[in-house]
Amino acid sequence: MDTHAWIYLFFYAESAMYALIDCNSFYANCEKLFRPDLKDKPVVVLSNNDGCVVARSSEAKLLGIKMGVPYFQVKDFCDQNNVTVFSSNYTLYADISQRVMMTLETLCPTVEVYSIDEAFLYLADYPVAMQDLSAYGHKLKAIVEMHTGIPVSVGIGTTKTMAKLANHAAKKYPATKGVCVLENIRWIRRIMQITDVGELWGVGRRYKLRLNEMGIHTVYQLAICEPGKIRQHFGVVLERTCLELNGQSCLGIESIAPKKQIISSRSFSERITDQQALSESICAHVAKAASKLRKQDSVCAYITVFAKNSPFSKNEPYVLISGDYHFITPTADSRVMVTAARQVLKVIYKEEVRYAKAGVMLLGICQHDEVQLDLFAEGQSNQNDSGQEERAKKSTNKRVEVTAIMDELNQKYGQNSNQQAAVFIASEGIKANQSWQMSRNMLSPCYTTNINQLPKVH
DNA sequence: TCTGGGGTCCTAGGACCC
DNA sequence: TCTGGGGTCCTAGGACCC
Repeated sequence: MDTHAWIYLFFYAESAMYALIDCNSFYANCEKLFRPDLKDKPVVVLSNNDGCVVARSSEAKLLGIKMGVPYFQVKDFCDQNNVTVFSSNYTLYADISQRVMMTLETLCPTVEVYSIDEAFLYLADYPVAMQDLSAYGHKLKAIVEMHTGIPVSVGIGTTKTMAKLANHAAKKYPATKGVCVLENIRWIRRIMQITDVGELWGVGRRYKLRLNEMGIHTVYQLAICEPGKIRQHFGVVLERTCLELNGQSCLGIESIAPKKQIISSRSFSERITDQQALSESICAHVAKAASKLRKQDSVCAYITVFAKNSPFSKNEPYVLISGDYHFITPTADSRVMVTAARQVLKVIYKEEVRYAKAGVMLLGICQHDEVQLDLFAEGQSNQNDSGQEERAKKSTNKRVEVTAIMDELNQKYGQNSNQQAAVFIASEGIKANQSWQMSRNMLSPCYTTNINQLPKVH
């Protein structure tokens, strides 16, 4: 047997430690927080448009409801088994997530929020934690649960990949009581041997198939592979995974960086066959994406507009239309971007397609103060003759002011009950009149973020 | 009838430059 | 007979993640 790999472990084991805290069945448990009557009952949460199951409580998992199944396939089953079903309420989940993350920040100086329900902690520069990792792990779990009511699992290991593996074990094996520390070599080997390689962070469906073909089925078998060989077959990403399994840290704690691409897209609740309706939805996506763009102080160099029919339909061919618009000067002005998007749509639009989804992508994103100016464009110069320069400056400033005021008003007044912003661009249309808007028929109240929807105690 | 949405990173290949 | 070599930038596509 090839044992070269284990040498790393001894070298690196003491130098670094990462913890991964992962909320259990996060969306489902957020819903349960405010519904004590659902304690110990099965709950599932659906994706937008009530399309697929995206979260299941532990009871729902036991019933055998699979992650990602289309809701219509399990609807009857849910009815028969008294499963409570919710549309996703992202406003609620985001607020609860923030509470979890804030609690973690009081327990460790270095926290990386990895997703809405997960965070990595870097323990190496926190001596208190390093003294007794298991005790610290249990403390993390207890305090987060006490402060937020959300149950979590804790995994601790020498690298991020090991922390992920530990977390997986903490979730899967009740004997761990939700906290697993991968410190002891024999224990590490044991966990690796009983974990399918497809469960590992960084191994998706494709890689699992190819690894299996090579005779690699468990995490352990991957860990003892020659990293160079893995690189040859799969590239550097999986090579890093392999190294991380041997205690050699390749992935550090990352700080929050501005997004390099911003997407806004959504399926319609019903098919659209009319260009006007499609245009309104596209314009709304542009406005939403542009507002995200401004929030991170960025501008974008080009925008992609796309729309498509359903890829699942059996009696119509799959149609995807898409087109780009390149801005001469990168921009974050919703009105400029809406005009561009409408122009693109006119060019790419195809008649007689039953559109099921549309959206936009913003690309070529950079910070607004790093913009490459266009020598000949108006409204941005800094070396023209003074009169022109003044006019140009005024025009630019006005644009910035208008969007800033729109953002401020929308921030202050929020959305009405139809999810329409307080101030919006006319070409977005009136949402109340748009029958194709996302359907969310089983939405819970925004218990923590809307004054009119606070839970009541009787 | 009914199948989510939003991201990241890496790689290969083409265009272009000197 | 014999048609370079090295570099950058951009893009599309493929893989992964939650």
